[in-house]
Amino acid sequence: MRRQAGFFPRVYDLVARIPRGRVATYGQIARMLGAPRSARIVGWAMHGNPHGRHMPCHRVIQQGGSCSPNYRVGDPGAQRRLLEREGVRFLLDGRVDMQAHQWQPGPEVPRRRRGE
DNA sequence: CAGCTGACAATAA
DNA sequence: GTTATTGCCAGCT
Repeated sequence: MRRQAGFFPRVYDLVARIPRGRVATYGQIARMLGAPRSARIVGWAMHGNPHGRHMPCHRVIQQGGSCSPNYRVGDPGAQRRLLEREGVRFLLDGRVDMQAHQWQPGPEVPRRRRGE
């Protein structure tokens, strides 16, 4: 069905829905789209994001909580500053506190955990 | 025109 | 338990 709509548009739409002060992982987004194996495509969508600043790609991070190593946006650490500026807490490990900031899809979609 | 690479994650061994 | 490979869509060479 919506798979015809293309994968990127869906990624952009979902990422754009990430609330301020919250973060999501590539795998999480891919999983929401019904493609748990397309995590790379999510990242690739960011690489070619035609939306630019309207695309909070800085809110999209690795599953471990670290920022994308290849995140090129001018100067290193920019992503971290953007997140901190939104109220995201960073651990001393240089990772985002996923437990506290990993984005969860509204209360309407409680859990998409496999097998439940 | 066709093939390879690419901001990751999950499954298999 | 860890390490290696596969899967995916689109853009670029």
